[in-house]
Amino acid sequence: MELARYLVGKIAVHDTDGGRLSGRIVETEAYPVGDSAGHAFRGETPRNASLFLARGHAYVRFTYGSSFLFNVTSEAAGVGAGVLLRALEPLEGIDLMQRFRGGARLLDLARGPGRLAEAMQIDFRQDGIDLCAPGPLWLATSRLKTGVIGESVRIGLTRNVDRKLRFYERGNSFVSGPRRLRE
DNA sequence: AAGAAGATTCGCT
DNA sequence: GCGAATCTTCTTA
Repeated sequence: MELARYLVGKIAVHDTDGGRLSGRIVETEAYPVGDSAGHAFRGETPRNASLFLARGHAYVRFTYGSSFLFNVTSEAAGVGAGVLLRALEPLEGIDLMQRFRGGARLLDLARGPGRLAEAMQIDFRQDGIDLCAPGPLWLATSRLKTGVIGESVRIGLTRNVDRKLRFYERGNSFVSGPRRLRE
């Protein structure tokens, strides 16, 4: 949960064969230990194994038949908790992202977790890699100033809906969700 | 082995 | 703004 707040304003970078893709994280959601909405809630399975890695690893999940979800693990090894990256403000490789996203408008390139993963070319190949170690995919701090961070309930869940575990940069147009959840 | 649910997206009204 | 599409993964028989 602290990590979720910390990640807002940081930069996600992915070096692909086609070039570098990067974007500023503007929206996250925390899925802490014991959260019944979290993918780790029912214990470790082959698919969520990387969620039980130490803090700072990637956990990639496929859902709803067409979307990848990109998470960062948040706890010690064996615990099982993470932070979902829900939206990015594209910085580098925007032309590439537009190609992957079928020519979507700049605003819609990475506004939403599934879109973000598609724009950043995140899939199972990135599952389980260490985001703090040198490699094709990592997280970086930014010189850019981070705005005021707001918090709200999480989006799109059917369980544990009431907890305020979503963090976002207030007023940023690249944040997903209805307007009242962006201000 | 089959069924149900899901951290979504897109298109149409 | 609403409803359908889509398929992976877990649960239950």
